[in-house]
Amino acid sequence: MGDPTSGDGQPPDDTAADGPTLTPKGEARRRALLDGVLTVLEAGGPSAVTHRAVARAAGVPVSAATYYFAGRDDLLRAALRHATTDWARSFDRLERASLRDLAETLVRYAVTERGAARAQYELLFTAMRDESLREDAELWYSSLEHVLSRAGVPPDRVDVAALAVDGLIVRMLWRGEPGTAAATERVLRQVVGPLS
Amino acid sequence: MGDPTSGDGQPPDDTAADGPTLTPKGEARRRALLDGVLTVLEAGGPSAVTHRAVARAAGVPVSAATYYFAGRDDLLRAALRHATTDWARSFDRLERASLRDLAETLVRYAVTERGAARAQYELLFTAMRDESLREDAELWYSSLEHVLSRAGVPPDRVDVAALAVDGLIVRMLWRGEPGTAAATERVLRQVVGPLS
DNA sequence: CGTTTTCTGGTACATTTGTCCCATTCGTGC
DNA sequence: GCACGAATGGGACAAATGTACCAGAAAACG
Repeated sequence: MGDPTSGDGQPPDDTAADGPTLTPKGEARRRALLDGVLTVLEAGGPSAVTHRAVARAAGVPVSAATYYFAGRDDLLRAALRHATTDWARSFDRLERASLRDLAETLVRYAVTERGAARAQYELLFTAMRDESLREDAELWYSSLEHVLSRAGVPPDRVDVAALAVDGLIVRMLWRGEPGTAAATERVLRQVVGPLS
Repeated sequence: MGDPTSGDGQPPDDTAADGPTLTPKGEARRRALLDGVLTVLEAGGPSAVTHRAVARAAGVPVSAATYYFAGRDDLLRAALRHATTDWARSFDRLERASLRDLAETLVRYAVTERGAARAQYELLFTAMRDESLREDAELWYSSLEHVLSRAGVPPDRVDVAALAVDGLIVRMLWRGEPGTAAATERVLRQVVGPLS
């Protein structure tokens, strides 16, 4: 630790949060690793997420995984954060959302990209056990509530509607059904209640 | 395979389904192992479910795990089946259910025994990837729909209500809230819709 | 009683895993 | 050009894992 005769193999800084300040180009590799986690998760479940499997999926050597992420925990942590913020952003992008827009996004999320969505939900469940991931998970749920309220759901119904949409997502992940935006919108209208 | 000079160490038969025909007393050990899976799952997540950890949690030697279950897969399979049928039964026991009864069961399920319930849901998600577990998972969801319909939810609303209750359960698992039967019943009434 | 089957618990071993280490290459400043 | 830190990739190794084996205890059954 006090003898830097040569490169000591440690990602320079990257303290905590969201600062990509110190990785100009290898940031792509980081992202590839994170996507690799989802790929592996999708194919083999949580217990298949190993340094080696993730590295193989990302097409990088094993040591890259330990270079960018201190340990398996950091890897999973970062993958959850990556996946949830990604999707939360895509919800937030629906500024003045209609139920139709929301339905389209849901179908894209839970049917078209089913594998990734399943993986994210699996991570979400994992986060139940880890207090330090609570925050990221809440982000997901709160952005769901926000998009519903922007879609015209009255305030005193938003949380109940969010429950139902969450359940709807889980069902879509299970059965791939409803599989079209039109059908999803129909269910959404039932779910959201008399008003809209 | 053709030289039984002594005991060959294999659980006699137990073909498929639910026949405890061949294990008079060591059945308790089987159950202990299955509970051990939930315990480990609760504490350390799916990737912590190893033969050794489960055996330690159940207070039995490692070889017992391999004696009663051919491999890790069978162990997980059986644990899911065990957990879901257990809870499905407890729903089915509510013959002429009121929403209040259902609320009480939900609170007992998702708050009091939160750890076990989380573990079961984690297994449920695992089952998404394994076609052969589909059946057991469907049992869970269909018994949820049945109890709702017995509670007076009109037929054309049952599936939407089931969605919402599923979402409600997930939220209870996350936040431990609503945490009382009364509060849960109130949410249920909103969720189930105008009729009841 | 004896015998046969179920069950026990300890051990052994090949494989996979996380993680560290180091020599080499790449990229960007002077 | 050169030098220096960031990034790479391959190898090594201790620890943990799945699983098989086997000698003996317990129980079931005649």
